[in-house]
Amino acid sequence: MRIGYACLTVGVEGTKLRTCSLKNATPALLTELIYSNLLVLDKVLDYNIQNDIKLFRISSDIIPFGSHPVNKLEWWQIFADQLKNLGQKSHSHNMRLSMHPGQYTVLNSPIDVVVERAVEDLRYHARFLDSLGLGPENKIVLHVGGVYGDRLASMERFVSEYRRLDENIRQRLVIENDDRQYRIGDVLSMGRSEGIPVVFDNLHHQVNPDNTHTELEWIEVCASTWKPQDGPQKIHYSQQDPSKRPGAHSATIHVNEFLQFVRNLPNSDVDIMLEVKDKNLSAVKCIHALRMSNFIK
DNA sequence: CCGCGTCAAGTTCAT
DNA sequence: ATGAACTTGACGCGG
Repeated sequence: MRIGYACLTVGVEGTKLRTCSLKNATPALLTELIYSNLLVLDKVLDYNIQNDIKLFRISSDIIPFGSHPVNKLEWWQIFADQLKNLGQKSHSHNMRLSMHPGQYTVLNSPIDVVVERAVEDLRYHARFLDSLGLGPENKIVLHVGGVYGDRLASMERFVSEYRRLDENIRQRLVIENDDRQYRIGDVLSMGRSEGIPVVFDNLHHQVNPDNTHTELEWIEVCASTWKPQDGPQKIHYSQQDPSKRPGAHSATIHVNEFLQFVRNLPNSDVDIMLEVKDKNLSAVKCIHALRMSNFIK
């Protein structure tokens, strides 16, 4: 069981990613920003190693405008050595990396150019993980997208676009339930028919539930979508911020509730990505708590 | 140098 | 039909 956090490392000097506005995005500046961001990633991996954190989501901002036409740099060649070293560092410490395109990457849009941009964005994410030299268990997590007034037709559009993706993308792509449109049963129906691993997100499920099964039953069904080459099942775990809208992540993870969740899991060979405001701080806290309870070595 | 408006992007929902 | 919300910290301008 690995525990991890997403994108940002709080309280650690020299780990802020840099970016720029579109109008300033010259090749020279982009080159400098990428160089700087790869140094940041190296620092973050070092921090993770020192703290026994073996699961980490790399921010999509690691390469500024990574899938935008303004960025024509062949960064995967320019920085090939650094990228390969970063991947080796991750691999040698049994770390698992992932990426997660945001809400604007919509593969199932009825608008062609939106789909084209989504495919470009997936190409960028896959290329980044490929350039690290990491295997297909280092995943790209994607939401299904919009409903457009016709859920079934929109799911079919997702499937037909998925089938057209490059093989290196399909090897890494996994899909997740969201808190508004696609519930876990919807996602699983596509995951099972197409052989796409499914990430169960507990808070999205709480906010947007499919009550035809219990949470634990859904987690078990999701487990069956992870094939050996995909690595252990991944799930997203977060807790509700009581002062914010439904679905908003809490400031920190409350350990007792987390331990209760882990104790109930049907299978302990699961990697858990925490989605929480205090990021690595909660990851350290949860790893410590799991160790005290002998869930991990 | 500080603080605040703006930011590349798509969908949904409220007005 | 238009625009805010989603989500977010960092950029970048104005004072």
